[in-house]
Amino acid sequence: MRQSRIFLPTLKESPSDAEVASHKLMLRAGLIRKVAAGIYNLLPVGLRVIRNVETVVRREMKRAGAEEVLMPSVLPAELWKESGRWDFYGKELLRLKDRHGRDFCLGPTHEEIVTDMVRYEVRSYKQLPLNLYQIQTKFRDEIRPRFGLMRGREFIMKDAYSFHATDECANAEYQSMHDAYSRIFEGCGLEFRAVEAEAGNIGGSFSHEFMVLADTGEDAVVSCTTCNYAANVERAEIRQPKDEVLSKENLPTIEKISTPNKKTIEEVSEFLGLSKAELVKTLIYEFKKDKDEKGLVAVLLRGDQDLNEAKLMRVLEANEVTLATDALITEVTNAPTGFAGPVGVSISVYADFGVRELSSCVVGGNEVDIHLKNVVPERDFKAKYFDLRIATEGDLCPKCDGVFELRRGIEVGHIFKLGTKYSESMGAKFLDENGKEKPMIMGCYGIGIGRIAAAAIEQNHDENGIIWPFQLAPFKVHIVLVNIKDEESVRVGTELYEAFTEKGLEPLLDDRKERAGVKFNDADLLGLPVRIVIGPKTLAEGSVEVKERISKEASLVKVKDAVGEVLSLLKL
RNA sequence: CGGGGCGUAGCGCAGUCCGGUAGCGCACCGCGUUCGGGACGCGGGGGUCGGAGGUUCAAAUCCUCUCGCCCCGACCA
Repeated sequence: MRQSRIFLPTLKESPSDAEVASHKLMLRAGLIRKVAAGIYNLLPVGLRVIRNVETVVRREMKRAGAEEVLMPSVLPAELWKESGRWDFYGKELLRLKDRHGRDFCLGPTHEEIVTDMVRYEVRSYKQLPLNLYQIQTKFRDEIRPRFGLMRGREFIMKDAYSFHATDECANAEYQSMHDAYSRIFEGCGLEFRAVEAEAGNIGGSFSHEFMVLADTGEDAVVSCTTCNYAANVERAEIRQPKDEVLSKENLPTIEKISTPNKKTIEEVSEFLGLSKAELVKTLIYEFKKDKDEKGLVAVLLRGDQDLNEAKLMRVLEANEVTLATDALITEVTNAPTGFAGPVGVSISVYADFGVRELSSCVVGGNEVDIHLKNVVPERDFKAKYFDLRIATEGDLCPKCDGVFELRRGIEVGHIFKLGTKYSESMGAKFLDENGKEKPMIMGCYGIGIGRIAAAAIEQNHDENGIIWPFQLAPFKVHIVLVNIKDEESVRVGTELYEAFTEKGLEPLLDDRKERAGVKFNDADLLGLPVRIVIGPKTLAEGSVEVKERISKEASLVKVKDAVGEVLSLLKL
């Protein structure tokens, strides 16, 4: 492609609403432009990158035996009502009505529609297993879209769905997808980690996320420093220290202390001159189980630790947990928010293991402006103890003797063992070899295509611009003509351009009427793997300059050796 | 949805407090010089100041409403 003709608008300054490197660079290098919050145009060069990601994904999906389909992006509400998610999915589901007033939504994911597609056609175990995937535009009306393609509302996703007759078969497919995903992210030149994850809205029995490690990642993951256990902090289990028999003898008795208007952990710890770990916070939670069964619990955590709501939900076997309203808290504790405590409350008390490790602590007094000190767990209140907190640096690994380290990651892929959640609710059944009707066992496997591109930039850039991994690079070789008025330069440039094209290497020829400095800066911004500079200065000796984007040094190479040199640099 | 902030030329911003000819840098167009790391000179084009109402002789500026965008939080494949 000739740069004088391509639609590639680069920017010297980044628009003020871009925060992270990938977003800024995608705008500056002319890959994307914003249309609305979380909605982008993909410009030619941006599209090329997306296509390259898709190529890697298709190659590995094919290799893993999956078949490509394409489902619609506008979906009828009835399917969503059938699975129960029409009411459950919340505002993230963008709902619309057609001219007849019928309900539709823009597809945020396609479990319902794919299950619907398969249930009418598959009758027998002989037709299973199946793995169908698509690469398609999704829409999720995110509360807060941000960071460009990293968290858009409209985005391109590869989503695959598998159907199986047996659990073993489904598990094998899960593993096969796990392997395929690893090859995909390797194929995209990314440093990543597969971690155990929460299944969230999609549901299912277990799941893994594929995280590209980057400081700007939105997710936190812990990984064990000694074994290979790694998990999203939302998921990570924490091993409890050995039960030491804490002496509960000879401890001072409870004492009421006045803490006027000191409500938060920060305020109380500062006021009393105690560390946060010596305080215990009491959260009043409302929970819902199936069939409108509701209840309230008090949840205790050490002041320096945070609740993991997913763990609480599991312990309570609840579908939904929400922090109680101020009014409810007052009703239950007889005190305004900020003074709740476990001593003498009427509702059941669930506590994180971390609380039991304290010999005594400070808690809310269930009375205005009062806290209690010298409160001894077990002696002064009863609670059921569980692992309820969010894992963090230094927590103990559940699989070995190690401890966790904390890293940030960008979730680029997520695989789920769904089980029969959708096949049961939607009646996707088959006859097994004994003629017995059973629900299909399902899995689903997603990859954020645009997010991979963004993650690749997060992981591979410097102060001058992008440094594309070879596989994703929109062009592979950048041929820069320093002076387009020099006929010899143009001749050699064109010759090399044709030679690379013949090798299938997709060169970009900078034949613009610009000064050299402008071209060099644009080349660094755009970040193609190899740059060849052609100008009268080196051409006088029959040489051109060859430089990899990652390296600082350029080398002079004879014109006739240029193609070979580039191929060897790229290890092709 | 709660808290904070911002909408002025394609991009980055000043002007708003204190009403009185709409500005600066980059980008763009023309001419000339320059030409291997974001050149310089001269000349030029481009704005319903997010929108609607109001106050006023006069509104980018003051008042009311509204729309959009960004950040933090809660939430989320």
